[in-house]
Amino acid sequence: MTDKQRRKPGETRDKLMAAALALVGKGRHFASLGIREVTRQAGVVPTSFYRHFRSVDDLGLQLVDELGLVLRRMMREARANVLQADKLIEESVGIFVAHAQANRSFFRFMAQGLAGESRAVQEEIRSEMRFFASELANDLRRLRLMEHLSDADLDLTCDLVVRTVAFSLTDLLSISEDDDYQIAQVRKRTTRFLQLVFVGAANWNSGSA
Amino acid sequence: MTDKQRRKPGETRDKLMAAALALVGKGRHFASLGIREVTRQAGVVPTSFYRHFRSVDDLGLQLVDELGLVLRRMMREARANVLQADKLIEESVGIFVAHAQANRSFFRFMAQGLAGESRAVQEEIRSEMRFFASELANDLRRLRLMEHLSDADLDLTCDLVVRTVAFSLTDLLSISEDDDYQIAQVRKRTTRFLQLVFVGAANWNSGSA
DNA sequence: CACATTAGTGAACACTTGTACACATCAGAG
DNA sequence: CTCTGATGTGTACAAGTGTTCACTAATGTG
Repeated sequence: MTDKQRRKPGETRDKLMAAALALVGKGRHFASLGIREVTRQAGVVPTSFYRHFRSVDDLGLQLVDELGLVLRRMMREARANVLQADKLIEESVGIFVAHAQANRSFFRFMAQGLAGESRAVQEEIRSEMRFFASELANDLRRLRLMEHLSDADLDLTCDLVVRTVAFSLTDLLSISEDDDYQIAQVRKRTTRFLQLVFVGAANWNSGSA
Repeated sequence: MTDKQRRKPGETRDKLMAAALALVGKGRHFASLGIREVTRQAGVVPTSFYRHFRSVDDLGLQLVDELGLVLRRMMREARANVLQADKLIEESVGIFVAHAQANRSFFRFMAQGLAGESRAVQEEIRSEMRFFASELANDLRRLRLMEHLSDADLDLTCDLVVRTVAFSLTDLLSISEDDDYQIAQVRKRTTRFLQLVFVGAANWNSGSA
């Protein structure tokens, strides 16, 4: 009666996902969310939930898919904006931080999922990170950087880079959204971490391992 | 009536903490634990919980303290067993993996807490990691390693080392407890990560930043 | 020994939770 | 048009939740 008309298909589905994300953004942990809580936040009756998801974990899985899109957008922007090789690290970190700020809830969900209780979500996020690392390796190859490294060693390096950035994510999420000074600190520190890694990669002789 | 006699003081408290840890070890996320659930697992009546903790988060805080002890034990063993400098990394990683396996629930709790919903727990764990990094820096100074680095750069390096190991923790926890092959893989990969970092530190010239 | 304190118990409370069921409305296929 | 399936709503219920209360047994201190 009140407001029954069916809008665009999948609208309620989106509202539910957005609601879960909003709760996570408010500081809640995804693992502690309940169906009723999510539907309440979405302004939908609890029963509607089952029309789109079998459980909260299922919703989580679909959120990871959307997270993948966010990450790909970020990657695209990084590729388009990083021009000179000497500022490569600094600019990439800047873009990462900017995206993390713009999609705080998404990235918080990602950080939570890494040690979350749903094995499936965990594996999906891990897989996204692997993909990211392999794309980074491709880019470095294409830019003719780190050419002295074997494929395996380049993968190793890129994996470490992605992990380092991912960890910085937890730093970023633990500080206030608009504490520009601290944000800049994280950006600087992350940049130095990556420089350290790349100096290591540049001086890596594969025979040593 | 049934079994009222008071045993050693703090016994129920320990049972409650052990129960929470056991649930985490079974794959549950700490943020999703409830008071009744924990007391049930501990074999104690719900009311008893309030004699020792004000909330589940409070219990979490006390758990971090115990986690600190576990970490210090690990550090002591590492200091005692690492003899030759050339095997320093490999042996340290080995000791870390061994402890992580022996105290799986504790370390799982730590990994969860890093992106957990209790700001306080998060900050405590972060503080433990900082302490760990600073102790590592002390050790490296004492061993006359990395003497060309400024204090700030040494801190940077040690911080990155600790983060890298912490991230490996999530790898370790995501694989089966007794999949020896995969465990060895994680150990090898982590070792290489750290070697990469230290090669970077060895070739780091502080003027570049 | 007496006594205040501490640490345990069970019953009760007002809510919240997940899920099932029957029903209403809409979109599109025949 | 009618029929069908998808998507929405309200009601209902049993089970689980956090917390309070009054009560009891053991402990250590004076």
